[in-house]
Amino acid sequence: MIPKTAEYALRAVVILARAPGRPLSADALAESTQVPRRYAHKVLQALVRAGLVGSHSGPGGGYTLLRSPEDVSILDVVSAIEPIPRIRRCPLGLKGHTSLCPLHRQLDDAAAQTEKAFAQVTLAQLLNQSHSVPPLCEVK
Amino acid sequence: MIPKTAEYALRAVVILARAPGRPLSADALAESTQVPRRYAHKVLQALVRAGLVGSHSGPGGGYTLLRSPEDVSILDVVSAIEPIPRIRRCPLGLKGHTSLCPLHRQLDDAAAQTEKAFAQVTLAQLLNQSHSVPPLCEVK
DNA sequence: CGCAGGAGGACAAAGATACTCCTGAAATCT
DNA sequence: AGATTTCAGGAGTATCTTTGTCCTCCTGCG
Repeated sequence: MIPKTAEYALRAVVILARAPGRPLSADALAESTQVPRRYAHKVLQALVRAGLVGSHSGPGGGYTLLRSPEDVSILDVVSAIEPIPRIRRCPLGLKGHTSLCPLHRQLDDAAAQTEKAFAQVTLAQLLNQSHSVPPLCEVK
Repeated sequence: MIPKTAEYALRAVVILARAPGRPLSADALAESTQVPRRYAHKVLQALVRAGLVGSHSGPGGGYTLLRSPEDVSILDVVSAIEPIPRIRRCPLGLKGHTSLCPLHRQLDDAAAQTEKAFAQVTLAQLLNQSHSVPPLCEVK
């Protein structure tokens, strides 16, 4: 559904949101998110480029969430990694009306729907639902 | 969003639905759906295995839609190629509650949403919307 | 200064997906 | 039967994503 990389990014950001202020190293994040060590680096770098998280070298350094959890939606994170592909023109390249044909309209509507669903959920909301199950299933 | 192969399958099935009774060859379908010739064949074979379309060799043969357009949903076609991946257990493999954590609950909800959207639209509906734009954008 | 903990970038291997080619088999027509 | 049309299936290629390895550079601390 969404690329693995986006999943990984979401996990990382959730973990970061739970450790406000305190920087977490890529290796630490890789462990708690169960993402392959070196791949975690890559994912985090993408998040840095997108301006969602900040990085700092040296002892005591690591990654931190730059924006407040209320201001970060699932869509923000997913889009930072890879935007949800929308269908704007006819993929067949057929010239025609400005609007999509029924098939591609449906496909794009589905994309729009998930985009909207992702835009409506913030990190803060994910954390606040902890009364049921904590953010990343870490229940013994 | 959905794999390219699924897109191709949808195009093929739409074209087939517009040519009731009359079999269409893989090459003909490849052309009108703008799918690479050889690859179209592979996609069609998958649809045959799924029982959605039937095939017939020899001159005048080709592929035909087996079920009536009212009985085939977008989901049927997509699932024949590759089912929409649902999240049933915690992907981290962490043992815990029976329910998903908030993050994965959201992700799976989105999947469920598109699954539902795809299940509600039939081929017949796509064809009937032709008053606006014909099924595959073929407007000059 | 020098060291250790950290990020960052350049490859390369493994896997999945998309695509091609080649050869065989079935059905139809003459 | 033989030729032609069209499906069936497997092997091979290309490309992308995911993952792994190595080396460099930055930064805080003693």
